[in-house]
Amino acid sequence: MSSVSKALELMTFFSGARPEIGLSEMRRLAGRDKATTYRHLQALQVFGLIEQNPETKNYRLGPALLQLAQLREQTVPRKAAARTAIQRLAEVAGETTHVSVMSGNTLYALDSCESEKHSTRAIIDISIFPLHATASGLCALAFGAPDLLEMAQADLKPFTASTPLTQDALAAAVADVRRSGFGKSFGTFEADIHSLSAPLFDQDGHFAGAVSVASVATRFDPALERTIMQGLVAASKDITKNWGGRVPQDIEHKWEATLGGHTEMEHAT
Amino acid sequence: MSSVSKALELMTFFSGARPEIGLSEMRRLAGRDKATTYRHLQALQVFGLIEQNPETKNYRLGPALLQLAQLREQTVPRKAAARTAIQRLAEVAGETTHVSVMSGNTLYALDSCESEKHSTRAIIDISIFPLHATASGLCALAFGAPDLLEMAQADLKPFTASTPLTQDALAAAVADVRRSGFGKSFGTFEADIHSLSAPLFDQDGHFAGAVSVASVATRFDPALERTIMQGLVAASKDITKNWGGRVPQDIEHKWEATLGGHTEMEHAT
DNA sequence: AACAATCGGTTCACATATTGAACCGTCGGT
DNA sequence: ACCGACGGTTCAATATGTGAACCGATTGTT
Repeated sequence: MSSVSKALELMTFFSGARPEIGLSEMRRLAGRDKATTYRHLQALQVFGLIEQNPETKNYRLGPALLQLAQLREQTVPRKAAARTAIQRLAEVAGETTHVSVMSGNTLYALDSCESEKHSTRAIIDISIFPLHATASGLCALAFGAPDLLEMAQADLKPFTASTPLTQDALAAAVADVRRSGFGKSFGTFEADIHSLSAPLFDQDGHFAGAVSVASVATRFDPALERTIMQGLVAASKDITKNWGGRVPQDIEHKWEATLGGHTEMEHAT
Repeated sequence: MSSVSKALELMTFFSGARPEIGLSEMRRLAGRDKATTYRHLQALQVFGLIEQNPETKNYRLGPALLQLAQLREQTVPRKAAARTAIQRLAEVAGETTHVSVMSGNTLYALDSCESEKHSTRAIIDISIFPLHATASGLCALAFGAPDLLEMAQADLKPFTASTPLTQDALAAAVADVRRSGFGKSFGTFEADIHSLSAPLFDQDGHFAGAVSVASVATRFDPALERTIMQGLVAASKDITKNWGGRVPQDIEHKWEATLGGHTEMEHAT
């Protein structure tokens, strides 16, 4: 592992639940020496990627990230292009929605949107989607590069009692996604969350990301499932178009077949 | 220079004008070996900080930045807190405004807002403000940590014919800022831009950043200068308050003295 | 169609930059 | 006055990063 990677890894320990981290805690999280950790933090700090809370001496994410993110969005405006679609989807589904993008072998959370309809709702607080345990991840395995499946099968981390733990169980789940055109995660990542997702595609018809709805399990029923699937199809077509991509014919056919083939799925501009 | 720093430096070469960079060009910009550059880019890519445009093989900023920036803003919501203030300021001044934050020895651009009033306007396209050549930077030198001035005097990079190039010239400019309470940059960073800025403070009354107005030189006159200064005072008080800081008494007195002492500067909530 | 010039990417011997145990001084609690 | 945990620093040992040379692919030129 390069020292660059070791340094960058430190940034991944920050989260909504742990927004500030002291040197000793960081050392423990990274499992590295204190001196090493310290120098890495210094290097990150010089570039403004992290900064120190002057009161507590704890480290936290830095102001340079805002700059860089702005430039990223300016270069590849995928977030802005997806936002309206997931807002609309959140409204019709009455549940939390989110979009993710595939970059290399990793599926990154891009944006999420909570619905105001119910007081209980799913909260998306992950930045990288485990491929074997989430609806969006299954879409990646089903429609993304073939080697992703092997990689995922080699690292079947359990999250709940329902998480697929064998290569066969995962392969079966992926086969179902390939057949239906929808990713399904019934409590495989968080116990009481049922998720459905649809793939997004680039201009070559390759998998580019996923749009997804995470609903509270106790609310989930066949009627809601159908509503969500219809919304997902519209959202996927919309976002894919706005990203300059195109949904492959066979995927559209799968969606139609799964939904019964006679739904009205025109979507607004 | 640590290899971590060398790798991170690569990210700084991206800009609005140069959003994608190929390996060879990056190697030239960084002045390092191709193999080294390549491995650094790989390391950054693994973490999603950059990604490759699959068509051109060029590198560009990656999706992980959006995640991290979101988390940063969640942890330290300074951008959101400043936005309304700079929007209002842009409106009353009819010019482009921006806010910057001090982190370590660096002044980072945080956000900017363009006014719709005129068709010609200043564009803020820098991420780090040179301390000796910008109005915001002079505020940092005048009201920030004392050693900043020494550091700046050791590196007086010329940007225009007006950029202060001697230690004395810079010291004089800083003295004027200390006296008036306003940073002034009349063409020292870009030839036809006149900027005015006011400092922002943290809860200990230490310098925390600056708010600034960049106006097109040909429009600049004493009346506009006065309008901008009044707006800056209101914006600085507002943002400082929203950041949980407080403006020191003596700064407020300097502003009053500079403006003539009898202006109405109440600001809305 | 052969050529030269670049491109992105890879290899391997060499040495330079990274590492971690041990060490400070400081702080808050007992 | 003691203790433990904190952030930060030092220095010998060596793991790690480095760059010249190389590869195959692509592009524009003659």
